Amino acid sequence: MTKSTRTPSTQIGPGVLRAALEILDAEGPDGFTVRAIAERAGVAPMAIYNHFEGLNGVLEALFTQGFETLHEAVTVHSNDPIADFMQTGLAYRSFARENPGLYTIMFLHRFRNFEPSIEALHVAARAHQALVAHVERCQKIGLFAGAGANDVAQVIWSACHGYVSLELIGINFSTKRDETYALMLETLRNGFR
Amino acid sequence: MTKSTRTPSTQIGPGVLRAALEILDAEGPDGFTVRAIAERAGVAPMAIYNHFEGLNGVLEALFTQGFETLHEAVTVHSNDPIADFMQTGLAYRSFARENPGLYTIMFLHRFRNFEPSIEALHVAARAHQALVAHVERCQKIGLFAGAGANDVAQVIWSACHGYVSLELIGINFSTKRDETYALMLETLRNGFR
DNA sequence: CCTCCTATAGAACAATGTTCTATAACTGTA
DNA sequence: TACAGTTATAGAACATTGTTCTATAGGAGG
Repeated sequence: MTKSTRTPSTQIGPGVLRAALEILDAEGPDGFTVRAIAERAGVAPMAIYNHFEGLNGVLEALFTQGFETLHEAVTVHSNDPIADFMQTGLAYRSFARENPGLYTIMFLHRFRNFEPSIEALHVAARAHQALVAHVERCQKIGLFAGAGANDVAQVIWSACHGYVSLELIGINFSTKRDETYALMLETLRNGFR
Repeated sequence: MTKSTRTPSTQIGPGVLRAALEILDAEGPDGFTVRAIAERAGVAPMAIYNHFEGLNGVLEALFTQGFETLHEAVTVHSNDPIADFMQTGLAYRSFARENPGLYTIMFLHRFRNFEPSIEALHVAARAHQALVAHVERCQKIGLFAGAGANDVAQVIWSACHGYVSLELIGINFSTKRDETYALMLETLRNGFR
């Protein structure tokens, strides 16, 4: 499987990101090494320094990609804001379960020397804004009254994130996980005055 | 600050754990190295292998200590179950903010090659049981009806964990953090039918 | 005071992120 | 087609990491 021919420039970036994500999905942070990623992508280790700013550059790219993907996942828009709320909650959990590698970078692990840049955090903020917009549409029909949309969105996001993160790291004591998650969404829907 | 005299056996274990926690609180996972811990504790690096099973042994001990401390923190018991519920929620957040190092080991980082043992997970489960007991007391006076106490406790724990974890890792878009957390607790209190 | 236990210093190893160098493979242009 | 510039590659090299091993010496108990 070792390639001796060189890889075209345009394919190195995407290939590295894909390989890094595959490793993270399969092995978690432990397997996430420069040499392993390069081998999986079929490129030289140096490619990670020429095309990204080292491992941190790869992490930055995946962090951003993660919040962009999450943003898309929670972007549903029908004529029923309440149905959209439930749908968005379910989509959030699906995103986390289907993209454990991205979710790990975004929330579940502090990689050595890595801090997301201001730009990356801005992408995260825009994903949050999508939730805020959902809440505002719900508030127009009387739901989630009595609090700012931004704070309501933070509460909802917190609950969803808490549930799926405990699930992903293996500390979840509910036996009926799907039902309990739905119970949480319904509780949030009902709980705001 | 380098000690050339040897440290009494009985003081090595506690000293290593204290030093490890101080480093984790101050520098996060990046500073958590065998040599740094040993230096801070004033012992030889080998002590970490003689008194614990390497770094994983230290992590295991702190993981357990974390859930024991959390268990104590959420153990409040008055004659008012609803007040206890709110108090427990606030205590959970206080624990996380005052013990970021422990919270990191418990929830926010996957340390290399570390998986908590069955016994350690059992300690975590007992902390969860304390929450379940709270919920059961509330259910006796009519709150949190319509769902199993175990699942209700999981929902509440998820929300609290989600909020404080997003807060600790710096992805929290609420400006009034105390108020928003209180809002979340009230929403949970009101939301179950 | 002697003996045993064990904390210590230090070397050593593999694996890690990172940098540097020389070479060779591709790309575009004359 | 042939040449020149770009850049992907291999490989060595370095510091830092977890971990193991060995020899030494400090301290406690008989």
